[in-house]
Order: sequence, then structure tokens, then C-alpha cells
Amino acid sequence: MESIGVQEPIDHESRVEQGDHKAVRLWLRLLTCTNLIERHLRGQLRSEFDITLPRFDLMAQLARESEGLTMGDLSQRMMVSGGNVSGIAAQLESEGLISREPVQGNRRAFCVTLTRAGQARFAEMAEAHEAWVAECLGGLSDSEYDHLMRALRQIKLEVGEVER
Amino acid sequence: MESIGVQEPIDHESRVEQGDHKAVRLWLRLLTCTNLIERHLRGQLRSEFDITLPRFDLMAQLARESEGLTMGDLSQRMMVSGGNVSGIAAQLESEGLISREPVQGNRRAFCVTLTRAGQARFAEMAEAHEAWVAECLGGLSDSEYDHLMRALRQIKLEVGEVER
DNA sequence: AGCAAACATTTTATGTTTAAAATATCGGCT
DNA sequence: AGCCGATATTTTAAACATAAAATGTTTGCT
Repeated sequence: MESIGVQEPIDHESRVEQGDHKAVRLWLRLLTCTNLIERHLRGQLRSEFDITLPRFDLMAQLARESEGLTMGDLSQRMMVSGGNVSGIAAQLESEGLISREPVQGNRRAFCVTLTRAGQARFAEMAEAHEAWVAECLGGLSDSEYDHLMRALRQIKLEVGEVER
Repeated sequence: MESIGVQEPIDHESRVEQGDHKAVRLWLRLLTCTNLIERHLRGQLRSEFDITLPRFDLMAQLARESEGLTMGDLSQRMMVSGGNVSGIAAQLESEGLISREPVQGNRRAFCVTLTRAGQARFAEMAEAHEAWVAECLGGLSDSEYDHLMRALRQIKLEVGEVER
């Protein structure tokens, strides 16, 4: 017996069966799309810039806030745990891309900013990143784009309701 | 200084600035939605059934194939590495939820199936899982649902193109 | 038969991610 | 001043994930 089941390329949502309900089918398709794009971006970042997605994401947050952000801010915005931010920031700091300085008036917190080298590095990466995303999502018409944005906003709100 | 930057709840896409282009904004919103739902499901599975999402996912694959699947099939369908499947399957096996039996005619492969206990356990979980997903995504109208499914399919195809 | 290439899986080393515990600081209250 | 609950961060332990090497099996070729 070679293999049990089908042998074509397979992903989360193409295995769904009749019995599954609409919401689950939509969820699996959403998950597949996001995973595919994330995987693509992750691979490009590694091969072109030798950086991981989380590190890029952390730098992207800082690039938007020239005043800097605390570790807690970063954790919130990146939607990952604080311990995770600790590790990622430690690496970026050792590479000289970010700096963590004490905040005067609050000795618990650090103010994290991009170093000059970090700013320059991020500028390069951001340009390439935007092009990669456009490759994946640029084929949608304006109306499809608007529709998607609206639907996803609604979903986001609904999940927010459920969580509380 | 309490916190640098704003203090409302924040996620990937609400921090996007004017300068960012459409595709990036859509990507961040997509990512946010998927992360929120995934996080919700992960938390529910842990608190209600004391199981992780990868383990649930593996069981879900098996539930769809009563004949069983090989380790390689599982790796393909779950879109994760073979080594990863080995670890997850080892845990589920030790909990008695799946069994791995040799395939007659091919001594390299294993045929992995849900045990009777695994089937019963999965049935419970699947029902709850579907309800959780419906809570998150059930608020869409039929036309919104169709539109989303279509748009996501197109995106999936486009990413596939880019990858090759 | 004998050998090489492909296959199916596991092991190993490394790194990511989370939840929870630990550490340290802050702020308000008595 | 002293204490307590909240805040900010780091550390720890366990689960997850990947790539690459190792193991054993199969298949096809000569």
C-alpha cells in the first residue's frame, strides 16, 4: 500500500467534507490562506534578509513609533506573550538593530527604539515586504478588496464580542 | 511615563498608517482575524478539553478517514514537517487516543487511526469546536459568506502562483 | 542477485511560543 | 513609614516546529 487516501497536494480546506458546516469551511479556508502567505513571507525574509518574521514584526512596530515603545506595548501590538518579546528583543539588541533604554520616572519599563542601523535595515526590508504582499494580494479588484476589508472587520468585531 | 504610545486595545491592523498600501493593510487585517480566532479556539480547547490545537488537528484528519492515514499523509494534510507529526502522534498514542499499526505490504509505513476512545473524545470536541467557530463566523450573511469564500479561493490560487 | 535511488519514518539539534512563576517597581491607603 | 495590589519585565518548563542526519524498507535496474 503506497499511501492511504489521496495523493495530490493537500491543504487544510481542501479536505473538508460535505458534513462540515459553512462556518468551519470558511474558517479552514481563512486559515489556509493566512498560513500560505505567512509561510511565503517568512521564507522570503529568511532568504533575502536572514531575519525571522517575528523580528521583522517587532521592528515594524518600532518603525511606526519614533518615540519608542515599551516591552508591554510591543507585546500588545504583536499579539504575543511578554516572554516572547523578551527573547526576540534580546536578539535584535545583540545585533545592534534596536536599543532598550530605561524610562526615567518608571524603573520597571524600558523604552525600545530602532537604532540608526535598525532604521536603515528596516527601510530596505519594508520595501521588499510590501512588494511580496502585493504579489499575493494585489490581484484583487478594488471592489473585492473593499468587500474583504469590510467582512474581515466585521469578523474581528464579532470575535471581540465572543471573547468577553 | 506610564506607557509610550496609545493605550487602547491594539492589534496588527489598527496601527496601520496612511503611508501603507492597500495590500499590506488587507494582509494585516487578515492576519489579525486569523490570529484572534486561532487564539480563541486554542484557549477553548485547552480549558474545555485539555488538548492543544495541533493534537486536535491531527485527530480531525483521522476522523475524516476511517481507513486511517500514514504519518506522511498526516504531515501533508496538516502542512507541518514529518518530525513534528512524529512528536504529536507519540503523545496522542500515549494517551490512548490514536493507534499506529504496521501496514501489511509496506513495512516502512504505519497506519494511524483513532482508537474507539479517540473517536468518542473527538466527537465531543468537534461539536464544541464547530459551535465556537460559528460564534466567530456565523454572523455573516449568505452573500457575505459566498463572497469571502470566493475571494479567499482566489488569494489561495494567487499565492500558489507566486510560490512557483 | 546486487546495488543505487527513492521512500517512510524517527532522531537530533536548534529555535519559537506560551503559560506560569519569579523578580522588581510603583501607587495608593492607612 | 509600611503594606498591598497592580504593573512591567524576565525566567522557566513544556509543547510545538523545522531542517538535517540516521535508520530501515522498497523499487527498479543491470
